[in-house]
Amino acid sequence: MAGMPAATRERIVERSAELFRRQGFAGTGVKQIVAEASAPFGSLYHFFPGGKEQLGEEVIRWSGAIYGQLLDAFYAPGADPVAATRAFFAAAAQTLRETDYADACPIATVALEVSSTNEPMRKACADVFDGWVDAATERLGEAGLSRKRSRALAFSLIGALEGAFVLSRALRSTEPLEVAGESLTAEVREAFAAQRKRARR
Amino acid sequence: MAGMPAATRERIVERSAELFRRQGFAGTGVKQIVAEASAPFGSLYHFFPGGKEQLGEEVIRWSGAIYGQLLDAFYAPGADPVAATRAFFAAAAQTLRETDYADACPIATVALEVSSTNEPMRKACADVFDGWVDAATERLGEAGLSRKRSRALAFSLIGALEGAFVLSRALRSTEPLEVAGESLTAEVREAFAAQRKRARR
DNA sequence: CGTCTCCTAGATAGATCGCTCTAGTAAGGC
DNA sequence: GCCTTACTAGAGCGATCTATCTAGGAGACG
Repeated sequence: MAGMPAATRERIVERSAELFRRQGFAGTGVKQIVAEASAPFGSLYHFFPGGKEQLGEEVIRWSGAIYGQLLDAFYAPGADPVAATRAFFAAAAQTLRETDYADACPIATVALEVSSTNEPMRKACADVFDGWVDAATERLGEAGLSRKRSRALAFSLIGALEGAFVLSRALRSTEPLEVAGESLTAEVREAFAAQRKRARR
Repeated sequence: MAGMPAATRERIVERSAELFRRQGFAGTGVKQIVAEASAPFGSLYHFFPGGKEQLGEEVIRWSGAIYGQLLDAFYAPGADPVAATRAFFAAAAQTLRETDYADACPIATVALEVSSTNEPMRKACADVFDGWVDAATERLGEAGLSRKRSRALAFSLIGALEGAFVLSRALRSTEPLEVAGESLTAEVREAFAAQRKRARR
């Protein structure tokens, strides 16, 4: 164990995450992963004895956690959910433009590939989505919405984001993301307006 | 040419469409396609001299046209867009349940896979999405909305559907689709309400 | 110094990939 | 009958896939 234990392992995970989200799980070979990670081939199976599937599952969970932190940063406690929504979609659109429409959702590409064919990986994707929804529900609840309304709004938010990513990547246009941003910002605003009205009675 | 010209070709396209949407383009082998289509291997390259990519592109456009017809059937001229939206999402949820969460969007899985790696296929997906959005925009315009509002609502509709498909397939739950259905039904209702209010002035 | 553990390094196995090739069959036109 | 065209049928090619295997390098510890 050197001073930098297993930096190779991290490089493999990070590069895999980028490749998987851009070209999918089946479309990415382990040779390509180790080449782009500048890692020896043997190291992949040293760190991931379960092979490509173990790596895939771990990449899903790791990417999901990173993106979850981003979500948390926007919808921070005390922040205005309306402004957060607008900013989040705007940031997603900017990232997409900057990466030539490559870096959208880190797990959606793999999620669609594996949902009907690979149960462990499907489960990993489901756990990530559940985590995002739960976190968003929690934050919206803290901001004043009922539990039921929070959860529905969280699904709307994340669903609209995922769908806009699909369209924006294929169309090479941020219009879907911008429209979704406006639409969801309005939905969040209305949800809180309705809540305030109810509270005033 | 017999009485049934090229039924084999159709079987290849149909089976490919089902396999691609469930396990992706890279995840589906040509051997598996001809096996499941009960087609001779040679026939695939007879009908599709451009190989797997030509087949993929044609499958995308064919699937997109079929699904576009479904969209047209719900948002038929004269139909109430609010009821159509509710019915469309409900039907999508039912199909998903009936197919064990396999048959969602016929092209989204492939779209995410190829958007950054295969320009001809990305273009095919973009053409399909553009067609859906244009058709929905047209129908909403006929129902009374401004062109700008129609287009935005069309993007919202299709985007919300795609995103809910991603979540519902991975979570094996129709909750995302149901939430999206309610959310979009409300958005369509409000768009027409605002339009009527504007017209009354 | 020897030894143990962790990691590197890559050759190679065995299966599968997309695709090409040749041969054969069946129906329509002459 | 014969020839042409359309399609069937599958063997097999080179490349690539995931995964295993053996061997060696480097630091920690006695």
